[in-house]
Amino acid sequence: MPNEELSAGRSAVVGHAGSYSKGVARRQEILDRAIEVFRERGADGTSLRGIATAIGVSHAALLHYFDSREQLLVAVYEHAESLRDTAKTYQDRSALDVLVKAAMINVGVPGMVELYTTLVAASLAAEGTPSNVFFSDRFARIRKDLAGRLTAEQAAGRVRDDVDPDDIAALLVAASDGLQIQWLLEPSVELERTLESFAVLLAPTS
Amino acid sequence: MPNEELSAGRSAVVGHAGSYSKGVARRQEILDRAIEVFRERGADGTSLRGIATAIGVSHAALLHYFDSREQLLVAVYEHAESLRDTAKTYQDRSALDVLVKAAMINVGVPGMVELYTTLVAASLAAEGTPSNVFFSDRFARIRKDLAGRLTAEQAAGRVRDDVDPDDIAALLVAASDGLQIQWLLEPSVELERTLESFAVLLAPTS
DNA sequence: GTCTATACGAAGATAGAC
DNA sequence: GTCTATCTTCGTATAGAC
Repeated sequence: MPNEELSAGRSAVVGHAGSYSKGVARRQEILDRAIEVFRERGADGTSLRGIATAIGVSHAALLHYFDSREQLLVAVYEHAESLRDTAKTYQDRSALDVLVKAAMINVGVPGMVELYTTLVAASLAAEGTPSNVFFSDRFARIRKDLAGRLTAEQAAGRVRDDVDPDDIAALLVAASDGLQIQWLLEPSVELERTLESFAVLLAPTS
Repeated sequence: MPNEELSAGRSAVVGHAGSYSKGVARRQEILDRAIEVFRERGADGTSLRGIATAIGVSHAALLHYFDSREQLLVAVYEHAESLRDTAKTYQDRSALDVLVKAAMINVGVPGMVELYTTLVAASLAAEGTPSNVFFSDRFARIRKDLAGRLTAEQAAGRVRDDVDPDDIAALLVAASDGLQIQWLLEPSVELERTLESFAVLLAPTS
C-alpha cells in the first residue's frame, strides 16, 4: 500500500481546486486529527458523522473543507502517507528496499491497509472520482519510480537484466499490496520475509 | 482475484447455517439472477434494494435468504467463481498457468474485480464477518494449492528450488490480485504478459 | 470564512401482517 | 415465503448564524 517515494508537494488532486479559500491551516488540523482517529480506532467509525464527532465538529463542517466523504478519506490517506515518507529517506535505495520499508511501516498503522483497500475498491467504480484520480496517478508514479531504480540496478549488475523493469515494477507494487492484505488476514504469512524472497528471484543469473 | 481451483462443494461459510429451511432452490435462483445483474451493469446498483428491484422482489425478501448484504455479496462472488472454475480444468497445470488463466477470466467479467476488492476490504474490518471468514479460508486454500503445484514443479526441475514454495505461492496470489487492480486503472499495464514474466523469475537457474 | 442546524433521500436492517 | 411498514444511520445539500 505504501510506496510513496515521491510524495513531494501539496495535494494536487485532492485539495480544494486551486484556491486557498477554505483555510489551509484548519484543513491540515482536521486531517491531523482524523489520522489520530484512524490510529486509535482503526477504520471503524469512518462515517462522515463518526469522524466529525470524534474531532468535535459537526459533519457539515467537514464538508466545508472537503467536497465529499470520499475526498476526505483520500486526503487522510494521502496525508498519512506524506507524514511518513520523505523523498530523502529513500534515496539510493534499491527498489525492493523501498518497497519493503514502506510496507512494514504501513502495516504498523491500524486501519491503514483497510483504508487503502477500501479506497482502491472505490477507485475502480468510476473514472474521475477523487479516489480514481488519486490512485491512477499514484500507481503510475510509483511504478515509474521503481522501474527507474530497477533499471539502475540492472546497469550496476545487481539485478538480472533478462526482465523488463516496467513489468517488475508493476509486479512489485502488486505483490506488496496483496501481501499486506494476506498478512492482515493471516499473520503467519510473513510479510517481510516473503517480500524479500523477491530478492532471490531478481538476483543476477550469472 | 480468481484462483479458485478447489471450489468443490457447497458454500460452507456463506450458506444458511446448517439448515435448509430457507429454500435452497430459490436461493440458487436468486444468486443466478444476481450474477446476471452484475454481468450487465457492473458493480453499480449493488445495494440490497438495487439488486432486489432488478430481480423483481423486495429487499426484505433477499434478507430472507441471506442474513445481510455482505453475506449476499460474498455468496454472489463465490457462486460466480464456482460457475467458472472446475477442479478438472486446472489439473496438471503449473501454478503460474492456473493463476494467469483465472486472472484473465476474472478480469473479463465487468464488476468482478471491483466486487472482489470491495469484499476483501470489508474482510479486513473485523474477524468473524462473512467476508472475513470467506477470504481467510480462500487465501489459505489457494496458497496451499499453488504451493503444492510449485513443490511438484521444483521436484520436476521446472522451477528453481532455492525459494520457498509457500512464500512464492503467497507472492503469486498477491501479484495476481494487485495486477488486476492496476490493469483496471491503467490498461497499459498488461496483465497477462506481466504475470507471465514471473515465469522467467521462477525458471531454474542452472 | 467558519460553522451549526436542519432537511432530504437512500441505505441496511427488523417486525409483523398476509 | 414474501410483502409493507418502519427504524436508524448514512451522505449530501442548503440556509443562515457568527
